[in-house]
Amino acid sequence: MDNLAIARVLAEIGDLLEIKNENPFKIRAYRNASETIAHHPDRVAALAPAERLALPGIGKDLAAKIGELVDSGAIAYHQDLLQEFPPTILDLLHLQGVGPKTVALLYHQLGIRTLDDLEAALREGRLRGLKGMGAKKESQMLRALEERTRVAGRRLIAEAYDTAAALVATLREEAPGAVIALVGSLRRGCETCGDLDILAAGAPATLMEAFTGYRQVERVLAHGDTKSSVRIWGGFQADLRLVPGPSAGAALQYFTGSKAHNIVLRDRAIQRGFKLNEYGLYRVDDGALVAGETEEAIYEALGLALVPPELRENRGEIAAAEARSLPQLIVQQDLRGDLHMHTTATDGRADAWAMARAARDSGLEYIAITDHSKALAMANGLDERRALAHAREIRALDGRDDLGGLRVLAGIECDILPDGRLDLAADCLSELDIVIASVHSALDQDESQMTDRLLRAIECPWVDVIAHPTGRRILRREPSRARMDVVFDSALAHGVALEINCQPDRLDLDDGLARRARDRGIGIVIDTDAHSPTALGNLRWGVTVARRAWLQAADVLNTRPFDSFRASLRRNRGAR
DNA sequence: GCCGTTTTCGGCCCGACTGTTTTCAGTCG
Repeated sequence: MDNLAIARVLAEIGDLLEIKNENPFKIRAYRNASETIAHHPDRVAALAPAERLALPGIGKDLAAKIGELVDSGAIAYHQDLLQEFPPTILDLLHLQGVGPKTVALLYHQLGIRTLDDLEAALREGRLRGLKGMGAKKESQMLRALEERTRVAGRRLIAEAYDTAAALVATLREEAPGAVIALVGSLRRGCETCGDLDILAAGAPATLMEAFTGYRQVERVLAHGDTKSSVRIWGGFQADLRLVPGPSAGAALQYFTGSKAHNIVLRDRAIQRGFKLNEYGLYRVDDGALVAGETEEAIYEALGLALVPPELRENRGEIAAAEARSLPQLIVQQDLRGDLHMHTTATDGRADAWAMARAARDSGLEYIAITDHSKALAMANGLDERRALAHAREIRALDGRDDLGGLRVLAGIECDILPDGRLDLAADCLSELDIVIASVHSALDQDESQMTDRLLRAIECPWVDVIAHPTGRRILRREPSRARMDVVFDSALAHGVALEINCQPDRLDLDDGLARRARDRGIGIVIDTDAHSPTALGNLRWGVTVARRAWLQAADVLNTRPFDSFRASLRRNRGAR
């Protein structure tokens, strides 16, 4: 049982308890535990009971319930709740504007248990007369039902960012003197995003009209003096909050989150005799303002160094900020090379020269061209003969004047076949400058097959890097079932580096795995896997993952100067 | 249900907007 499966059951218990109108703090306990487990780097199912008990927010009771779930596949308490409420009732809870109280009311008064039930009841006017149900509520629910499928779920950060950046640019034109910033999960650099949170500090009240009147707005969901929500064409919800200029820092902090980070911070404020909200940090005694204009001042007043937004997840950053031991996070300018990209030789859109030129123009000092191998027939993958001929052409680009002296390595992205063999012969791989190996097929292998497959690839002496190690596609495909802790051990022993792939729907390794790999001492590379010159711009998303993984420049091999990077490759270290 | 530099009991983060209300409950972030 993987962490997400455990987390889902605990979250479901939380939802059901909420419908049941249970103690809100008990509900929070289940949700906290769910979050903790979803983000835990190790398989919680494989932990000893005492180790589970040591996890934050997991006490005797929850540890026992998790044990029950892992051992028997179910939690009796959960099953009992599902006797009381049908599981389909949870779909209702996720409708916009419908919360636990409404769900309970609908269920108890009208026996509504599914979305279809609700729609039928609405159309028959059966909600009228229920407490708190008026005409507007009725049409709000009907609209939520219609929109449910279209706007359901989350979106990739890259997609959200473009939409948000355009909106922010428009608002800045409206209020040039104000602080206008993206906040929320986008500012923290989360891989997906549910809505676009925007903050304006010190802006005139007319900015709100500019926001609700933005040309891309499909519908205004809420419209107040300090807070409004709109639906953007294409399905995003955007929220704008207006605060006074002197509250800029407090509001930035508050709305950036995460919720877990903020709860800890506010608790810390209370312990020190303060109160923290989106307007400032106040002394409880006399209500005096202590800090508010900058985030840094707020953290300082709480005895903390400023925590970078990407780390605000309550995963150890508070303790590090207190000890003044926060990492100096990597920035995009630290990267000197990109070791994974494709050309027209296989499924890329541009030839090697054009990719090299674009890389040079973006400021890189070196690249590796790594087209696909023959197993990827669909992509016109290279066999040994073509791979070596391609390599000769690529090497002819190395250091050329019209490429500004860019160093160009001839490599390959070699498929790892289902049995773990490499797709190309060793005497071909040995001729290349760099080999990255990756899995593109048979992604549904079981745990032992996929683990053995990766181990066997790592044992091949000519493999330098494993690309997109888990094979996940965000929002579309789960990570492979490989036991990553075992894969990490082997990668470390053999000197193989692991990739953070920058394609916005891969971001693989993810932040949690990348952090753990680094902690083990494994070399990390950040690569675009670009199939076109513009895709080289995706480097920023990989850097974002690296920052969320607490990585510093020194942890990432392609921040090194070319000669040093090259010497760090497994084939050049005599590590085989 | 968790947790402890005041604690093993009694706390647990905070505020805005909407709709249906005549002072507030529900929802959301």
